[in-house]
Amino acid sequence: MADRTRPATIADVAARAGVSQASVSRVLNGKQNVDPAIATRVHAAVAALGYTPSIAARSLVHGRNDTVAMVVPDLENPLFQGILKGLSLAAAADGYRVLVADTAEQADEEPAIAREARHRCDAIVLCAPRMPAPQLRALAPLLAPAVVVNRSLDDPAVPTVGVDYARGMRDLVDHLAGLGHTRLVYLAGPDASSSQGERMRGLRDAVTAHPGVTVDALPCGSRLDDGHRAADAVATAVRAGATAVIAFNDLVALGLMPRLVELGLRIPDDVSVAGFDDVPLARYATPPLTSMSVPRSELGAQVWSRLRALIAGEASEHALLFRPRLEHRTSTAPPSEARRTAGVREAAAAASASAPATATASATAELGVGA
Amino acid sequence: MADRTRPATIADVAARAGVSQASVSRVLNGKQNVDPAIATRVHAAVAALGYTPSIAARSLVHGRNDTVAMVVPDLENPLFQGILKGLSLAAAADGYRVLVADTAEQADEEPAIAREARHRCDAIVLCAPRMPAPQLRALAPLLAPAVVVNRSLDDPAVPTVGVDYARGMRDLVDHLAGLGHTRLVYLAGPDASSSQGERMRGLRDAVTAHPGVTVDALPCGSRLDDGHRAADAVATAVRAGATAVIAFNDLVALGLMPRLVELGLRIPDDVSVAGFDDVPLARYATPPLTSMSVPRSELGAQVWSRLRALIAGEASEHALLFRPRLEHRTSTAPPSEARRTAGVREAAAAASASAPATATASATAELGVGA
DNA sequence: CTCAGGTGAGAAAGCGGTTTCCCGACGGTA
DNA sequence: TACCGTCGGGAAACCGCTTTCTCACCTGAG
Repeated sequence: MADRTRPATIADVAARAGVSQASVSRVLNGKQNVDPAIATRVHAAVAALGYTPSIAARSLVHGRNDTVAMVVPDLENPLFQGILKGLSLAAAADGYRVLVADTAEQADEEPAIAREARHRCDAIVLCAPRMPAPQLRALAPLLAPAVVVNRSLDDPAVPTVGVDYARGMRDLVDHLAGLGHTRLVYLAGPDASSSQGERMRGLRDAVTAHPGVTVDALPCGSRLDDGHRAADAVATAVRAGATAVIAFNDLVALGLMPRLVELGLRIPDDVSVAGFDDVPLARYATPPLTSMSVPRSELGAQVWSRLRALIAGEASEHALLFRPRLEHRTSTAPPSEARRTAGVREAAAAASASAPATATASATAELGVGA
Repeated sequence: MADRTRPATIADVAARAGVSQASVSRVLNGKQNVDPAIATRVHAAVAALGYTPSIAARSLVHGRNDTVAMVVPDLENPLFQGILKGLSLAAAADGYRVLVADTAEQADEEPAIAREARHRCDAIVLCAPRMPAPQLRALAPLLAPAVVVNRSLDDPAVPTVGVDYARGMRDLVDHLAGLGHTRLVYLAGPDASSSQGERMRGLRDAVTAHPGVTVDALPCGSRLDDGHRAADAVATAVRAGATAVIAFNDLVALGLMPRLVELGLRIPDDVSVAGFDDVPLARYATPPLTSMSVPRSELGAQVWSRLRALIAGEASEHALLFRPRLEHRTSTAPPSEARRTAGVREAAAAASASAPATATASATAELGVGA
């Protein structure tokens, strides 16, 4: 019977089996040939004592504990959840577990939290860290083995995995332009988010590629209520001639749409709306939301693949960037002819027509290049 | 400068400071008075070497590693995410981190995963385990210190924290009955989910309390697409006289609603829809979804409070059950007079009228008691 | 029959900390 | 001045395991 007071140690097993600790260890780890008779006695003792090797002791001698850390700005973000799930499952298949640390969007806490978490584990993944680039560049190598998600970083020791937001934005604008939209509104994410910068870059590229198209960036955020709050500004822009909205992500779009409808706008008749990430709910929104699909779980799996290589001491793989895939649903459609011509007319009289939008003008960025 | 090849150990620090390891340990842990001069030298050496105590070594000697495990059936479930976030934040405030393990809804894998995860940590929280009650009852004590979420268990050593689903369902039915609904449909969750059983119990109680009200249970599931797939059966039931639907959770409701609309039903005019959990998106659904609110983060915080007490060796607190709170939004409203009388008429002719619904009859449970 | 080579098991040395134990020094009191 | 109690720091034990080292024994070849 197992001793209930104190868990059995390898010494107990050795004593009971009448062999040395070394033999017990050898039997349990199968590292070396052992007399079958000894093996049998050891196994019997293990079973009788309910012995399980101490993880701590094993960690101490091995110098690793088969655990990796994942640091995220917000555990409630569907993107990070998907990555966490993918990572967790992939790592589990190799006998690793993952430790999570939520920084609650506190960029300045990140370094300390990351170091502490890394110190407990064999490796770490920094998920969309919010800290400034120089700080990240300085910190990342100290954390190795490490993988960074959704931030660019040209450190050969620290591979990155991410989403090509710029490309995704270009593709999304292509889609909207292809439908005939020329005046777009972009609801921008948090400044601290690096992917926000990437999206802006993509938008600029797209605007350059489509001479007739302009994009107005409105400050917004990354959450449902941010989108909801932005609806009035969007409605104003729409009345000023905009025919399509690109939201920072799906959450913003999903928060935005119902309010737009409340304000009397029809989607997509009066205004097309597109999101980013393709969260599971996007297809069930009203109307179903056009979005750029991001392979969340796959992202997590790829992170693990890199982490594992790093832990094994292999050279880090090349940076990986997933190209988002357009999921065209009914929230985007060609602008109605009436609105289209109206838009063109208003655009022509830009200076005066944009006056109503100046409520948000201070933070509004005009991305058009063909001014 | 820190030695880049091998992290500094306490021996290195001691040597550099010209003191014993014991003194270094004492300085660093402040357990005992030490000569300020020694403390200064130690701190200098620590800084110079970039020394950080090994977590593994410390764990070995202390017999704990300041980490707790959380085992969940599905990391993508918003409820579990909320709990994880709450737990993670609360635990972090006490210097603890949390390790996650996703069982991917494999009930039979749970015991092994739980034991393994527990073995790496100081304590464990089993989140809505899917395993059968007898198995859980046998396993839980072996895992102590442990806290179980969303499962009842009368083991004094293993506190539980959960949601009073039965009560929530009662309250929800009260709400619908108060609006004038008498024929309800319930979209049931997975059989393995214990909270599904609780919900059913609540429904039975409610039906008993409201003699005029009946509830038809349709098998469904717990995810968006489960709700979506169930729409046809719901529409059939509605045509047969039902005027309100209670979904297993918000995800199901959110998947259901757009499809109902596609099928030509208006919400809430033709049918009221209610969910459970009050996920953030519920308020932004079309129409905004009436739901029973569950304090996800608070749940996680309470779990931590119990876990911490257990780890400290204190007696376990009493089981805690949160009573869900009704969030009345526009997806539920009084049935239209026409439909109401129609419902009554059809109910009277129940035997023949329910014939169209027999497509799902095999798995349909009639909860009405006043037959 | 003897000896080199090989094999398997026990003893012991870590892994990197914490904590106990012990002793020397110091301060206070008689 | 002598003695005792207190305090602080060093040596060493210990946490529980893995792994090296060592040695006894067994086998096969000369």
